[in-house]
Amino acid sequence: MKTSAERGREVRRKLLDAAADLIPERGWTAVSTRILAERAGVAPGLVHYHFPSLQALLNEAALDVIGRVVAETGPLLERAETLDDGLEGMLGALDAFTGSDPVSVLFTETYLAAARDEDLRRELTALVTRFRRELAGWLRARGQEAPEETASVLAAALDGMMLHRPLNPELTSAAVAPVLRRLLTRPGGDDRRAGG
Amino acid sequence: MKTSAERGREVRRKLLDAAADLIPERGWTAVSTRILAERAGVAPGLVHYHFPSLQALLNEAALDVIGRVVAETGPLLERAETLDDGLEGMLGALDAFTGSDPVSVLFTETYLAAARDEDLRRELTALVTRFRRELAGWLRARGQEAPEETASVLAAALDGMMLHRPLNPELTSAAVAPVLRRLLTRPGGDDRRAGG
DNA sequence: GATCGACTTGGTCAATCGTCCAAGTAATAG
DNA sequence: CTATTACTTGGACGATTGACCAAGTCGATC
Repeated sequence: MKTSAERGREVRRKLLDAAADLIPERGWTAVSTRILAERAGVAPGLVHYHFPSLQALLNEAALDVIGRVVAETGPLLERAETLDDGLEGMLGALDAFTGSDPVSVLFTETYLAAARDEDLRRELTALVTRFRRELAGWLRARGQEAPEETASVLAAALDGMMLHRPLNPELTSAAVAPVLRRLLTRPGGDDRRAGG
Repeated sequence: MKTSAERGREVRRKLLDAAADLIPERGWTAVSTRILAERAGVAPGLVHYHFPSLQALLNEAALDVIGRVVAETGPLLERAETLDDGLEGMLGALDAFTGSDPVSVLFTETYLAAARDEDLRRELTALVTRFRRELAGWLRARGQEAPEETASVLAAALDGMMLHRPLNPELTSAAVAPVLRRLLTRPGGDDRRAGG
């Protein structure tokens, strides 16, 4: 038999999970309390018991998912020895995101919602900054020229690819890998393959 | 004295302009017929007289704006002699888009809406494909290696920058220009400045 | 067994939603 | 002057919205 508190946490979690499904499915501003409760399999009134507002629920759900993806990237990078290996690894991870899958769309929906919600923007900026810093540190440790600027461009390019993929069948990892590899260079080095 | 037809076209135009304002402002799914009519300064019933549905109005408004931006890019590229000059020009044009301005947000909102509307997706794909082809043709004419793939990555990177700019103050044209310039190379050439 | 507090239920509230339409205006064609 | 046509008005329709709440359930504590 579960305690009330345990069941409460479970309901909270179910609502957050349902939100993570529904935001990509219907769009941020089209997720309603009732649809949310129905998807989570709980009563409608629970939304405003566990969360101060619908917006607060959506913010927490989105930041949860994005935070999890960011947290997974660090270890993935550390496993790679060279710049080329790291790029390979990131593109491999990107293959899981077709641009139409829920996580890709959730990312973009959250970027947009952040333009209209100051709290969300502040927390999202913190997550994106952490990702960029990790990437820049990894690049610098491997001799990459202008690591901060390269990390900024690389992070933007990866999200841009998620945005374009559903509209551009040519945008496969295999096709873009040779192009993105040109971004990776070492100071003074003339070779375009910096990872060797 | 204006004819009925002239006034009708004017109302249609006012509705499309109001939609182009409101989609970025409130989000695609949060634009309502009444808000739209109020912003356009016309009666609510006119929305469904001039358009079959609210969605059709939003689609047309968004594709109008995006089509206009795409149409402006061709001439801008043609003016540039070298690869470096062209990149410079594109980054200059990108400076008009802070990522928070209405046009930037409208782009992203439309990408997302296209994931949920087949008609919109088809027409948006056509526009993006045209932009990519123009860019690829321009790159090829100036000796760029793998022009199609480079154009795909460049187009995605530019949209990605629009997405990241509000969250990343370091993402200025000046900071990213040297990094993006690495993307431009000629076959067999070892120099990273291909435009000279 | 009584009391407490956390959690849940099912519903109300005013406001807004997309769509549709009957009636009205006014410029044009016969 | 009389249709005819295009455009406009203001409101009606049922459905849905975010927020809120009184009443009820139930395990934990004394």
